[in-house]
Amino acid sequence: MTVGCTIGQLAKAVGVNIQTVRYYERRRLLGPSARRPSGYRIYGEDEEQRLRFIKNAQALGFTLQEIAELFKLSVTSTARCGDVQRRAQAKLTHVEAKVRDLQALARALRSLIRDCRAGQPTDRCPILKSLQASVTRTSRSAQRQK
Amino acid sequence: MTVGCTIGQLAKAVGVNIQTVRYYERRRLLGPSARRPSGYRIYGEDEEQRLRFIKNAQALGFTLQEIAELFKLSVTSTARCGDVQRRAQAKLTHVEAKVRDLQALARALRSLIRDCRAGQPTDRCPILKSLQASVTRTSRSAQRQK
DNA sequence: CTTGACTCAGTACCGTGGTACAGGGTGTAG
DNA sequence: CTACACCCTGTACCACGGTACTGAGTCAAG
Repeated sequence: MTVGCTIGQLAKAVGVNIQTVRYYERRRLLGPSARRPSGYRIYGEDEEQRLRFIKNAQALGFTLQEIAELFKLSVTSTARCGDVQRRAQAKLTHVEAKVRDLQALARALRSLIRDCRAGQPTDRCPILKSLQASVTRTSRSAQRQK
Repeated sequence: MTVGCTIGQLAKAVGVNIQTVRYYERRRLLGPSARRPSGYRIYGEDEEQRLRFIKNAQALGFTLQEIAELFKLSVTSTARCGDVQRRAQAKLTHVEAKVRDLQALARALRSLIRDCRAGQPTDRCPILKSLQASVTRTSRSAQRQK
């Protein structure tokens, strides 16, 4: 079982560019389990899993740097699950804040679109007039037009 | 009022590197309202407002490219309000999609964190185990779009 | 044995979003 | 008038996450 596959087979199995696999190797994220005498990389089940891990973690918003740290945690025997949990929590907090901000922006856009009477020249368009102020809620002072 | 400030004063006021302001100028995002005879850039309230807008929009996950498009809405004098409305709607759709992606991401992170018993060694950590399995049942494009 | 697909190492290049010089000119306070 | 901080243009460089190209070697089918 698990005779081992080439880099091309691995890449295809996970849906990744071959160059990307080699790039991850340079980043010390994923190496072949062995090499053939010819130098060909050999990958097994573990490596495929690891590659999927990388892709999944990326989809969750982790950078390659952070993923490398996650790997370091799972290798270090002294590390506890709590370390991983904390990192995930930090990432979650960041994501939640981003969601709130985007929802505020969406609300602003929706109300602007609702107020807009199509057909007027842009210099009377209520969307444009309030575009800057709506997002820049930090500075209250400038409401004048140019 | 609005005597106009130099690039250094503008940068400091908004908390941005001077080089960054000039970079935005190259990207046609933000130009000085005028120049002194010596060539010194002069910025007013509007420009400061615009710079804050850029920073806020960036914090919301918009690329400089997208921010430029937002600005184009307010610059095109031939455009009609309906035009603007349509593009704002497109932007809103984009924002809403992003919100959904991030919410899915947050849900995934939350469920991972919830399942995690903080005292366990990392080789039993459910977060790490889940990352190895398939977490990808939700969005593909949480981070990298465009 | 040949052919074609695959792999190797090394290097260059891409877009994004900046940041850092270099070698000048300018503005102003003392 | 002289410092000294600031500004100018231009170009180079950085990290990130890849992607592409080159020229050579390898593998398996026919």
